[in-house]
Amino acid sequence: MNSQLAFNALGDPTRRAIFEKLQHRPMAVIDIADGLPISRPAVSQHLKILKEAKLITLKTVGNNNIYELNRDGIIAMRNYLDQFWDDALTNFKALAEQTEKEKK
Amino acid sequence: MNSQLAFNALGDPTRRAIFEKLQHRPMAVIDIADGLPISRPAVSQHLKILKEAKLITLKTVGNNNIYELNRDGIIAMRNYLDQFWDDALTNFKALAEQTEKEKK
DNA sequence: TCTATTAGTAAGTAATAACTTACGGTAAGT
DNA sequence: ACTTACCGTAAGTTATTACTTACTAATAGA
Repeated sequence: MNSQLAFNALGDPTRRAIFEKLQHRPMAVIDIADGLPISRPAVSQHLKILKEAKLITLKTVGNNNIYELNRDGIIAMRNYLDQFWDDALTNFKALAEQTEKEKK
Repeated sequence: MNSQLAFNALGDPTRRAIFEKLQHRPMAVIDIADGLPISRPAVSQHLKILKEAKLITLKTVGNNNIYELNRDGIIAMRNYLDQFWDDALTNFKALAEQTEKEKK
């Protein structure tokens, strides 16, 4: 429904990079940070935002926090875009018919 | 394919507001700006970003620049998310099989 | 032709967001 | 118990980006 947070979250290139890393497999924070040009705490901050946007989830195993993709958030965004375009089409069609009438 | 610009563009709440305004009907800049809490030039700047992201197009009619949604950009984002999740599933399945093998 | 309307760009400022370092807390291993 | 490894949060700084005002250009209409 409210995919506002998700769009905000994926608006940042670094968060998209993290998101795409998790596409390969669930990962601990330290592994996510590895290779990225920013510090581990910065990664943690990004993860928090992605989590709040319901794009990822977290499970704790020992003292590793394993993050993985969350289907719900991804599907929500997809649905938003689908619905968005559907509604737009409906509106445009109604608009076309109305201006057609006004010609007469 | 490259929906990077699109995700950046829709990362901003104001641009999403503009985007959703255009869902109702194509609109001139002045109409888009009307009701928004920012100046018209600011709106122009946002429109430029949305246009470069291929989320909207523009046609000039006399003095008016009429902006409207661009299906291509919207579909591109949708496809990205679809493909993204598909690939994730494939990866996770392969991963599960591999760790299954390693148990033996 | 003169004026009003529409809109994009430039330059500088204000607001926001991303980052770093420092710290504390918990779990695992010796 | 002590040390090491992993991680999140806080506070402050830096960098980005969103915004305003001022300007210019083009079309429409009187």
